[in-house]
Amino acid sequence: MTTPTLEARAKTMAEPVAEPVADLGRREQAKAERRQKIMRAARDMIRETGDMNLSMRELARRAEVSVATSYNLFGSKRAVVMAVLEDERDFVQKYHKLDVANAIERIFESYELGYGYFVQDPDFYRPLWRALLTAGGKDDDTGLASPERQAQTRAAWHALLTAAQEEGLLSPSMAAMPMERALSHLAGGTLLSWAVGTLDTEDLMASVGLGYALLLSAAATPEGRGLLERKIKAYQAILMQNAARRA
Amino acid sequence: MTTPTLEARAKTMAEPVAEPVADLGRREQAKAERRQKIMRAARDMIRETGDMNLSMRELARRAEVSVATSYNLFGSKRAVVMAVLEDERDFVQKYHKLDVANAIERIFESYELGYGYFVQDPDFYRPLWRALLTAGGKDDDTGLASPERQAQTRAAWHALLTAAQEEGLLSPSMAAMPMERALSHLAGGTLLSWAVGTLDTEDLMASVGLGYALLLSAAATPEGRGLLERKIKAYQAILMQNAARRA
DNA sequence: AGGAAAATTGGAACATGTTCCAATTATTTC
DNA sequence: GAAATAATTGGAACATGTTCCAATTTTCCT
Repeated sequence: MTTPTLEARAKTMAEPVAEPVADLGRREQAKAERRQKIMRAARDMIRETGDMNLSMRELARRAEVSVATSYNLFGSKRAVVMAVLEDERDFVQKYHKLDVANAIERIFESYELGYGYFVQDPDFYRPLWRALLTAGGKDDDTGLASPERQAQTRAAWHALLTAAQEEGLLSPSMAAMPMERALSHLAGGTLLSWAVGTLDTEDLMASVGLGYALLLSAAATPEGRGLLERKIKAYQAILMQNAARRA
Repeated sequence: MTTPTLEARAKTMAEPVAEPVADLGRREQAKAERRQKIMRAARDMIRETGDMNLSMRELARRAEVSVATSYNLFGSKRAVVMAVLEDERDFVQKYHKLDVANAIERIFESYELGYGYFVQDPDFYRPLWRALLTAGGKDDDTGLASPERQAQTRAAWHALLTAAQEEGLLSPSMAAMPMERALSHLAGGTLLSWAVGTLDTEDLMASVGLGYALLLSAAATPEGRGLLERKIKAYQAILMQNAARRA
């Protein structure tokens, strides 16, 4: 068949993106360039218009590509937006450079690192997340992250939590899995609330922080609890202060 | 003007729905009947096909109404789905019949009452929530609930929390507002996770419960904490058990 | 170089949410 | 009962995500 079918598209999408930049051959290289052009165009359009007017036709025009090409290379609008999101964040590198006192500090540094991107550039990331929610799709796959990415995140959380247990900051009787999920749901809910505009950007960071601290505090050893209580007070103060200023 | 404009539609939508069923005049009565027909059709279609194939054209056909009428009476697809959701739940009545030992128990009874609907009929409510997310809209208004409804919910939460404080179960030093939001974000995130399929129905109830218990526990007095620890253990046991069965 | 394989392209086409309109019908008002 | 008013209706129309196709271009292989 001379025409790329759905299967072919899926295969294309499944290929690892961050391949060694070696001898990909002109074909793959051209594909990568087109991918970049599309992502760049999407990025620019979001920055300019705040996600409205981000139509696939206009996107193709700006990227100087045909509409079909966007679908060949990404598969859906959602996938394009997601690619933009992941491309913007050099999270993993910075994550490994974190050097903190204990496991709990590491937890907080991690989320502050991640959410820092959003807070520092809300006019870009808010529409992006909104688009991700809206463009949500029919079938299964692209939830809010690929299965691998999800497993990866989960593993990282697991490591952080068990480390905190080994350091005697979290009680060993707390099962990691439910705590993991509670943290993840809280973060997701807060992000959603922010994305749709219910939560102000200035409150985003402290809201997640407070939630994390509260959840962890319930599972902390006396030692860990002291540390977390301080955080709770601090985040709470920030939130109250913001609320007072707005009122 | 003989044609209903956007303003007219908005006004129509803003009218209180649960008016005393008195002498509305034939006109209003006919409108109410059409509204019912549309909602009933939507309900049936969701039950039959699980939210796929819920197109406005098909909906109009099944409700024996014109497409334009659906927009006259509801304003958007999202609003139709939301109306179906709120109509299904006689929450408020049951809520006021709750009679429980203390404020914390009341909190848990409340959410179990609310989420009970979803757990008991997931094949209906899951697609419904998915539709609500997907059909998400361009402009402002219909977030996940109307402003009034949101304020109402918030007030209810506030009452529950301050009651718990007065009963000496929650520490008075905990500000109600941030706790309110943390609880709400956790619930929202958990619901989202369930709606998109990441969280199994059998885990939904216990996940929310555990999250609530953890959050509240961090702000509890020693007295309240004992109560909450028991809940934490119970919910955790349920979740671990479910996980074990699945593995 | 020359044929095979892989992608891109422009455009048509489809489904869907939504809006708009002119004609019609039903209800209220006097 | 007649004029005024409100709502519904069928259908056209628009924007958008997505798919499909036939023709063309580019790259790869030998």
